[in-house]
Amino acid sequence: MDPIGFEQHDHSTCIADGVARVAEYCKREGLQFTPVRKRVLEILLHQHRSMGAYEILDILRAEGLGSQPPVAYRALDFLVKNGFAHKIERLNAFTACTHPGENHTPAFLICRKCNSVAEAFSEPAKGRLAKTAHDLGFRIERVVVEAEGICPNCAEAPA
Amino acid sequence: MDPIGFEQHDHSTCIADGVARVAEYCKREGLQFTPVRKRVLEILLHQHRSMGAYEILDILRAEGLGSQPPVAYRALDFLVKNGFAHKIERLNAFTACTHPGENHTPAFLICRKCNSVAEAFSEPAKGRLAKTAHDLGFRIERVVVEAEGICPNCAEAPA
DNA sequence: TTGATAAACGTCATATCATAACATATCAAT
DNA sequence: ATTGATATGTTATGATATGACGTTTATCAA
Repeated sequence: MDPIGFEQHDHSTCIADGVARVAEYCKREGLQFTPVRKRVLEILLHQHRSMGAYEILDILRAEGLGSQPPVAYRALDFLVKNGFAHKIERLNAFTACTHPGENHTPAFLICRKCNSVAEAFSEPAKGRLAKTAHDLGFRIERVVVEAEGICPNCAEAPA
Repeated sequence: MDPIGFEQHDHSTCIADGVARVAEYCKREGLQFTPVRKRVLEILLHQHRSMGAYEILDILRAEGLGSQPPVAYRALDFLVKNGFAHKIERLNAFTACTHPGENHTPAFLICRKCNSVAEAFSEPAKGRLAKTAHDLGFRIERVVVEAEGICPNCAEAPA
């Protein structure tokens, strides 16, 4: 349950495990984990940072897996809709979910220097925001929490 | 200190007051509250919803105040930088600040049907997120909190 | 008041992000 | 094998945003 951004670790197993977990989940749920969707997830898992759709598309194109924007966006839509990836609104970019399967309200720590992203947990809208919403009669369905700042790696290595 | 979205009220005074308050603030701080900047703020105050840059630009263009995107973006940058407006990342759109001058960490309630936006207060990153950031050595500078859901008006009038 | 400097503006061009629409192919269930 | 749903390939276009550069306007010290 640890947030795992900003640290070194064994990517090869981390990618393989992530893909395997999602593959299993899809099988159970009757979702089609197609080659493009799988490859996009791998690409995202390979980086602990967010990637733009076109950046992903470039890789797909080089591999002959699709050359037009809808290919990337459709795969990303699938991953996001099913909780395998998240969109970082602040960056118009995407990142692999580091806690797939678990039902969670993610919060993100985004480094404004290197754009690396760590996924943390946030309490699902309680406190003041929930109270305000309740008082106004607003029904909250989803909360985006994105914290921008400086990650430990960039703090060490100043410009 | 009330959140004021989703309610009827007297726009003309609300706009005039908002503009006057900002004008005064700019004078005090030596900021140039130019015609374009003022007009963009008025346009935003006129609506209690978020507006895209190009939507604003269309109005400016019709009034002869500028016809190219940078005109709108520069005015919006100024307003956002000084806390007179906010960018809603979720919508790539902008909204007038309803508590200008007050130092605040805004949170937004965004109706996914009508795109109206209410500005609420959120506690500045305490609790679990702050703890996670601290443990990781991440220095938070700014937190975006955007809650998406259904506003009371849209809840009453179902599709 | 004038001259120097910084800030804002007008404009053109282009970069970046995202989706509509529609034809074709593949999959899942009978 | 047929059919209905889901996914893909492709073209085209829409929507959002910025770089660059020359001109104008504001600010302020001399």
